[in-house]
Amino acid sequence: MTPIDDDSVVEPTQPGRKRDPSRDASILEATLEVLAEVGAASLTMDLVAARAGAGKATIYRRWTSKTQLVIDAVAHMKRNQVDLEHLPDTGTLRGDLLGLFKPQSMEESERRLKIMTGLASLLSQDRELADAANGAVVKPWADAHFALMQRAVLRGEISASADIQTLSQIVPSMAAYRSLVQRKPMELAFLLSMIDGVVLPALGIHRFDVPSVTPTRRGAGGAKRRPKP
Amino acid sequence: MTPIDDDSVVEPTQPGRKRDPSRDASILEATLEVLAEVGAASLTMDLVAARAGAGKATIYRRWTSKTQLVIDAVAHMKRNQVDLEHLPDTGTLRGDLLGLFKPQSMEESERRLKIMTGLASLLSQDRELADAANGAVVKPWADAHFALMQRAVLRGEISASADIQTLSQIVPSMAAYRSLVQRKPMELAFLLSMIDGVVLPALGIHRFDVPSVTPTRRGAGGAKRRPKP
DNA sequence: CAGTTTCGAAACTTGACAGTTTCGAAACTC
DNA sequence: GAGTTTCGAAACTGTCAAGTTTCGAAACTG
Repeated sequence: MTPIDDDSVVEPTQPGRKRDPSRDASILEATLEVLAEVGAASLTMDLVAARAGAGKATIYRRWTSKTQLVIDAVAHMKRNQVDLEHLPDTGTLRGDLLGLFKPQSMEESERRLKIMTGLASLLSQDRELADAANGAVVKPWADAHFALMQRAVLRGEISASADIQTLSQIVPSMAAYRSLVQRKPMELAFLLSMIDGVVLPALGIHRFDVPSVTPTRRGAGGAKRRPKP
Repeated sequence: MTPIDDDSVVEPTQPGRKRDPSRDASILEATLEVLAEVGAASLTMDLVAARAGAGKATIYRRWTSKTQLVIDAVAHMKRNQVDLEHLPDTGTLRGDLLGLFKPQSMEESERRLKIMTGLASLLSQDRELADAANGAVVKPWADAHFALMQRAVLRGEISASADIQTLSQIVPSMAAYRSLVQRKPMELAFLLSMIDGVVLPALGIHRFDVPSVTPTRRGAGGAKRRPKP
């Protein structure tokens, strides 16, 4: 949060109309929408104002600059996050990792990644913004993976010597890179090749059932079937 | 390459001063320098012209727009690339992967990643540019990893059933993400945690010597020393 | 009610920069 | 040498959008 630091402290009641808190939410929400649609480069304050049904003066009364607004908007989306409380619990790590991706969670991730992609143009300008994006999109996702892996360790499913810290970042980071540079959307095939081709093997899990997923030999992009000839 | 398509074909000799081919190189080189220093967002044609010791007219005689110039510059840096011909050959995959990073290759990668980071602002605008960046920075690196892994398969060091296609992309992509979003430079510690914590374990290699690398217990962000207890 | 602040809307100011054009000098063809 | 194209430098044009100001109406305080 970095709104214009108003009179929040010691204040003997001020005259005049009060600020409408609903405007804050509208503006932040509009910012995220525009961000996802046209990207930060083409995001103009007029566009945001129009979308929020607000005047530019109202925006500049709360944020000092476009960059600050965007940073705040990105941080704002950290809410509605993956609940570290109720993570999937299917009994196997593979099931858990895939379970993270079932319901609306899929399109929510897609949305976040889209916003991050649009953010690209500002990432190189502000370290602060880059941190916010990382913290809002990749970090919580990695945290979830970390928690799931930790549980798998306790359960005895995987070795305690595995480098869980590093491995938990693979899927989120690769997904972000993929979205950012390669411009490909979230796809199950990608997830599967990451989980089955990288994460699980690295954790020492080489045999796993593939229940109810694409009966036609998954095309993870090169996983050979036959071992040494 | 997308210079203004001049009279290259059927041409009966033209009058007038000839184009100085050395200007092309100067301009492209200057573009890359500026790109690495201030990023594409703050890259102006005047800046490039000044750096190259050229006039803007000279630039616009060869490229139609800033974007085209940048795309060409990025493609231009594909030269001086990792030679797929003479890759390191140390006898072990780990040695080979690390060997890719010894000499000036380290700072060259650093430079490329810096350029890519600066490029971020345009990545979201042009798919073409994003492809060029991916092709110039990440792709060749991944190709090298792929070749090294393939050799390890033939040598019998790793199983042929491993998803080499996916695994060869891990290090380059993660390095790019790291540089792009987290703004951290290339570091040996990062490489080690990727190779020892992810890639090699995923290939089924769990025990490896750590010869002549940081006698003081490497702090690779979590790679534990002892394998399964 | 008098005074103050907020609101949305719209007009305005300003700086930055992509792309053009102009200029005088050099380099080339015939 | 006449005509043409290139060169670097610098002046010029045009657009776009960030940020500011103004306005009339609403909302609040005392």
